[in-house]
Amino acid sequence: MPLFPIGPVMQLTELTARQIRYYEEHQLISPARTDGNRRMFSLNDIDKLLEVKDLIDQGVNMAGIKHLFALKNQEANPILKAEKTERELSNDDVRRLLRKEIVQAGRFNLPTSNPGNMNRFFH
DNA sequence: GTTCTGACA
DNA sequence: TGTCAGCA
Repeated sequence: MPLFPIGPVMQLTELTARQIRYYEEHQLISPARTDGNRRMFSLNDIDKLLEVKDLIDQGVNMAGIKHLFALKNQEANPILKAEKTERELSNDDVRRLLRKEIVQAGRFNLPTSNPGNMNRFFH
């Protein structure tokens, strides 16, 4: 359901074309293409971009956003959710493991002056 | 006029 | 990320 090109999307999301294209490279969105290879964004794409905007504003980098999106998708996917249940992992277990992994790898570029930010993503 | 890819600082 | 080049 392709709606509008990158111009309007830039205004709606307050993101630069550079950022939007970068997020596409990292598969955070998958806008359709016109015959002339122009990107056409769906409502879904714009919704995701707004979420990304929010996280970026809070200091989360690509890796962090990918993790959070993956977590969210897992919650929404019946099959994955079922697999998780089979392993008897609660949502809190998943969050604990994710936080541990991310903290160790230092994949979040949160400012040291504001370390409390991280808790908001996992609490 | 608008968007695209690639590339550099 | 910003920005510039060279196309379409």
